[in-house]
Amino acid sequence: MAKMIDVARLAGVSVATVSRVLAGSAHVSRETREKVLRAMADLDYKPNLLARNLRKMESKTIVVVIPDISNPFFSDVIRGIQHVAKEHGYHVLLGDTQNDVDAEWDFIEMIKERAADGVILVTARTSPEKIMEMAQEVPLVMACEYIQGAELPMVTIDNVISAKRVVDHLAALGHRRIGFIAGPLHVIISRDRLQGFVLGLREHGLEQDSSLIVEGDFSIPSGYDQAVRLLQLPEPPTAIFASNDEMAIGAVKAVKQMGLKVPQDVAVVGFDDIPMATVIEPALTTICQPKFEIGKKAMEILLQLIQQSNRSHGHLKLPEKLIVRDSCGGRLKG
Amino acid sequence: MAKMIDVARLAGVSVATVSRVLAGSAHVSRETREKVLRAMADLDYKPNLLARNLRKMESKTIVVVIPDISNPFFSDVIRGIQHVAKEHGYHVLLGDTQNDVDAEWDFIEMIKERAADGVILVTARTSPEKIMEMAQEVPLVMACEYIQGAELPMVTIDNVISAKRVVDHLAALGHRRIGFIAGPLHVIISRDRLQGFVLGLREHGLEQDSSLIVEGDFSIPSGYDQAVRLLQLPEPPTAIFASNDEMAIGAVKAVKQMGLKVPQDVAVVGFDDIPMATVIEPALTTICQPKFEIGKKAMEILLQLIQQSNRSHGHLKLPEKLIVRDSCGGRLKG
DNA sequence: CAAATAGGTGTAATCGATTTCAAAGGAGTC
DNA sequence: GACTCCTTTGAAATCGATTACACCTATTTG
Repeated sequence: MAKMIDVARLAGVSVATVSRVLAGSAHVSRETREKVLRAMADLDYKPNLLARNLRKMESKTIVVVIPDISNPFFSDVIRGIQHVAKEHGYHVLLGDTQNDVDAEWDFIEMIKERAADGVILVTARTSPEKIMEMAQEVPLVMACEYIQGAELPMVTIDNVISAKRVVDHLAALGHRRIGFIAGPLHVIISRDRLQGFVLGLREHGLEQDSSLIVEGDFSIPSGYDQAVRLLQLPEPPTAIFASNDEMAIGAVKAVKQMGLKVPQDVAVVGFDDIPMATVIEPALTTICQPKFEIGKKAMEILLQLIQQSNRSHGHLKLPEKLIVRDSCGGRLKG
Repeated sequence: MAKMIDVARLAGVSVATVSRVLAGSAHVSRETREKVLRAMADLDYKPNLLARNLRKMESKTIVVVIPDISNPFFSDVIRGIQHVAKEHGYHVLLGDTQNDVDAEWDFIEMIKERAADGVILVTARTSPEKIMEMAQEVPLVMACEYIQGAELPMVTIDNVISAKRVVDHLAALGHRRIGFIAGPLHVIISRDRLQGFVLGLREHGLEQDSSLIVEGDFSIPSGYDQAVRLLQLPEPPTAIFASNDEMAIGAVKAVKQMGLKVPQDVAVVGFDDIPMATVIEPALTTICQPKFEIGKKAMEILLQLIQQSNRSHGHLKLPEKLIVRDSCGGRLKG
């Protein structure tokens, strides 16, 4: 493998000049530049990034920490991140934690070893305090998840408003008793969605029956189980709003299994708009997070952070979209 | 950030000794080792990987090139790769090509820049010749996809045998007219599955009607369209075997839309066993590739390749599994 | 015409680790 | 006591780029 000094010798110049040509910048005469470029081509020269990285003390790599790549929700976020990363010559290291807190921490530590220049957290199992502390020392951006009141860059949607919009929609369709399957309530976005739900009920003057609010764990089976609980109430709801699409899919299964029809007997709404939402029957009405955009934005902010570490960024909220499909009858009736 | 020389000074030894302690190896007295370890702890010393990598001329990083991370099929493969990578101190760089041939090539080139020590291709849009040529120069393993007759390490299942097993199953259930939706036939694994299908027909003495063989592009809509074509034949098949789960899901939709029932009127079988296969109704009978295992094995072979580049590896075929669910009635009848 | 300025280039230091080579010290052997 | 051998340690070279600094030439300016 040819190195810079070989190019320099062949072109009859010094390594400094070769480096200058490589950097594109600075003062190099057209003549010299061409000589050097020809020599590089002749030798099929590729700069050694290991050497460059050491000298510049950067890795041109960022880590994306996600709880589970199998979850389709994250792939679009990653694509958004990679899109911007590529444009700026950055590589993306995959930090799949498999929901393991220690693994999460290991990936963040990589920055201290200079294996990465920054990190995007698309999860937050580690304690908020530790994350906030870490954000002081290394370029760190949170995406999708966030920490309440934290002074670090975060890119999400407004989960409260989004959930409220779902209630608006259901209320407009004439639903008065709406069941809510919350996500695990120790997660902030679950609490936000619950809050938006309650806010919506209040605003539309709908019943606030605490037996209509149940808690799942974001999985399909838990959606199924909790929907069964709701449907077995003495006065079952006419609509079920699940805090993510997986649980909504479970809920649809439960409704069907009890001999009822979606959306005629029970309307179902999800949250996130994963690919499966369009495949199941009926296709799921849901909130679509701008996943790709979130990834892009998070990466853009991270780049700013890497370039000048003092810039202050707060909580950025991107607009979500209500996607009306077939599972709550909105498209048919309205 | 403390560096090695700081540790050395604090411990009253030379950097060589610190490095030896770090490497864990060699001859260092217990006393000295403890002094050094204490100094490292006191200073919260983290070795600078950039420097180490340059000196050792390795990046401890591998690239996984995949056509599209949104495709759930790949996430398990990646998880398998990462599992082994992590055990051996390697990082995994994400090479999502978005089905772009040039991007595929860019990622492979990263090895020449020493940004990665090896590459696992979970796709193969680039020409076979170029890949084989590249495999001479850099550690490269193919997973899931392969090149016929190539002398490079490849980890896949046996697509011919797998497809034949599906026909075995359908024949055992009494089906005589079986429709086949092939994948794009310029892809080798599509041709293999077709070959296995034909082999199965022949072995069981079933009709070989060329109008029963159609070609899709692995997408849900194409599965739908091709299934419609099959069902509109004067003598429609009683079973449809799609070359992947997405197309099978499209086929199920088509069957339902034509007022027929799965599996009573038409049995449907898929291939790959993606997560969605268990969610749709009826749950899909399909071939389950050992995705995680494929990833693990591919990474293990890559590590051997990196450590001693001369070892010769051929085409490794891992066992697949036929997963019988509800979409072909096998579970109910048999 | 001398001085200042700017462009173009080379020399050598530098990034922070690993590793070769040599040497010091101690134990064991005859 | 002289020799070898082994363990432990340090000094210095090394990996391949980037870049601060110095230098030379040519042009502009007062």
